[in-house]
Amino acid sequence: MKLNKSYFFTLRENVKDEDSISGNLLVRSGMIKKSSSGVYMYLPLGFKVLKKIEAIIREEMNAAGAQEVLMPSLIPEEVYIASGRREGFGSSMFSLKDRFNKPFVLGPTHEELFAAAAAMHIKSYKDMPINLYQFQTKFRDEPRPRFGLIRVREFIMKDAYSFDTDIEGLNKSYQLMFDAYKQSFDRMKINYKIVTADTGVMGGMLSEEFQAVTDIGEDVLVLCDACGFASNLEVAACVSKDATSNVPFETKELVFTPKAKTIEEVSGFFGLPVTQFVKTLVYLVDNKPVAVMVRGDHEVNETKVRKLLGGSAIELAPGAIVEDVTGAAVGFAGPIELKIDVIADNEVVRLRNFIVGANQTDHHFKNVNLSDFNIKVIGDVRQIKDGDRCPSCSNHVHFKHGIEIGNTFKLGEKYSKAMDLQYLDAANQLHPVVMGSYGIGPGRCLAALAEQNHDEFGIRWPMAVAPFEVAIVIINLKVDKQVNIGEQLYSQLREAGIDAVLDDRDERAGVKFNDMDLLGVPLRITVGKTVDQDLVELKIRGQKDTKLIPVSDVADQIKSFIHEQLSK
RNA sequence: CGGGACGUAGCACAGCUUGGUAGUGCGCUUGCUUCGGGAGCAAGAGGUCGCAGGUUCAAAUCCUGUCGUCCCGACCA
Repeated sequence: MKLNKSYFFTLRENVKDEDSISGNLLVRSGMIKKSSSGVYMYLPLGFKVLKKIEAIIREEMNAAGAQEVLMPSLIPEEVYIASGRREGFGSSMFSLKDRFNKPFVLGPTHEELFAAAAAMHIKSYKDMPINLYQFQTKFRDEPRPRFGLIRVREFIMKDAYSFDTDIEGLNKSYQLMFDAYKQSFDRMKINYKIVTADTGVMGGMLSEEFQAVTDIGEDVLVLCDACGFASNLEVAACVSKDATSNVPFETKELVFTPKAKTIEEVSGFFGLPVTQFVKTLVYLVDNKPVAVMVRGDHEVNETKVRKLLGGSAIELAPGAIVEDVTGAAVGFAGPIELKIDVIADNEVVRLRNFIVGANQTDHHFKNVNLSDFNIKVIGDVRQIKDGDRCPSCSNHVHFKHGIEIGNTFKLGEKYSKAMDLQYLDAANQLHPVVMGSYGIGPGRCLAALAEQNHDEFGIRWPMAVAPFEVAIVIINLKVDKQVNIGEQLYSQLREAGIDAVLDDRDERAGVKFNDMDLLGVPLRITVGKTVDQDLVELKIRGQKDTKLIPVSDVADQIKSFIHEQLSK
């Protein structure tokens, strides 16, 4: 591409409506632009990077034996009603009606249609395994889009679906996809972790996430450097580290604690560490109130509570319900004589003589012990903390943020049952097909790469996804020899299959250098004064030094450098 | 959905308190000079001040409504 007559522009300043580094860099380098909240235009160079990311994923999917298809975005609402997910997605689905008033939705994910497509082909066990995938636009009406391309309402997703006769087959298909994903992200040079996660609305038995490690991701990753343990915070197990207390039991005592509601206030009132207190929180699990007890310095993990109770929805109870259940103002809930089920965290049952709310406004009980109240369930319901013991070794975990760039699910029979996707086995018996689903967000990969690879000058794309592999910058357009050599190198590199851009714009050198740096082109050939000695300059993005090389050596050196980068 | 902020030229902003000719920097156009890390000088183009009402002789400025964008929270695959 020659820049002079191309659609390409850069901005010198950050824009107001981007809140992330990657969003701003991508907008400033003219690659994307926000169209409305959570909806983006991909401009020529951003689209080019996106296509390179897609190409890598497509190659790996095809190599794993998956077949590409394209499903519609416009889908009759009844398809999601059939699977029971119309309600599950709720208002995060864009919905509309056609001229005959028939309800449609814009697809947020496509398990249902792929199951239907599979059903057209799969009749017998001999028709499996099969894996279908697509690159297609998804629509999700997010409550709060943010971070540039990271949380958006319209985005392209590569989604794949595997169909097998049994769990064993699913495990094999899953492994194939899992390896293809690793291969794809490795080729893009994304710094990522694979973590176990909650299956959420998708359902099924296993979910693993590919999380790009950054400072701004919306997910919190729990990592252990010693053993490589990695988990999403929402499911990270806690191991108990404190020994059970063995101080003598004391008798519980009601204490007047005016104006002390929060744990900090109560702790200050008693002059005791927060670990000696137990918080009691009222949750609604499938609209039924339950009380959850965790130690004062711990936080409740709602996902764990929901799973422990086998519920499908959990939310913190509104104040009115808390007051109704406890008979006291919010902030004084406690387990003693409480009429709803009490769930206690593992750490709580190790305590002796602790302090809890008294279910009486402005009162707490001190010296409370387990014999003073009834516990329905004991389990791991707290959030792991930075510095806690690693669940799989004896070291300590630390937290990082993550951008979910890929996700793999072992779905099982949920959708095949809902969509009547069955096959005949060798004994002529009908069985539901066993499904897996696998998603990658190419736009998130693009954003994550910009987030992970940038400096004060702009983006530093890895070679495999860079908008161009090399930029040829002509310093002075009025010097014929510079123009001629620039043009000559440009065609020579292109003939060699190298993705080169020729910066032949009538701009000052500084402008071109800065633009190429902002855009993040990994290599730069500068054609300037030194052409008199038939020399040009080679510069690697991110390195300070340049080196002079003969014009005749350019193609070979560039070629071998790119080859080296791509094979690393 | 709750709380908060902001909408003025392509971009970033000032002006609003105290109503009276719409401004600055970058970008853009033309000319001259310059030409290896975001040039200088000069002359220009470009804005129904988000939109709709209202108050007023007069509204970017005051009032009401509305739409949009962003932030914090809730939510989230």
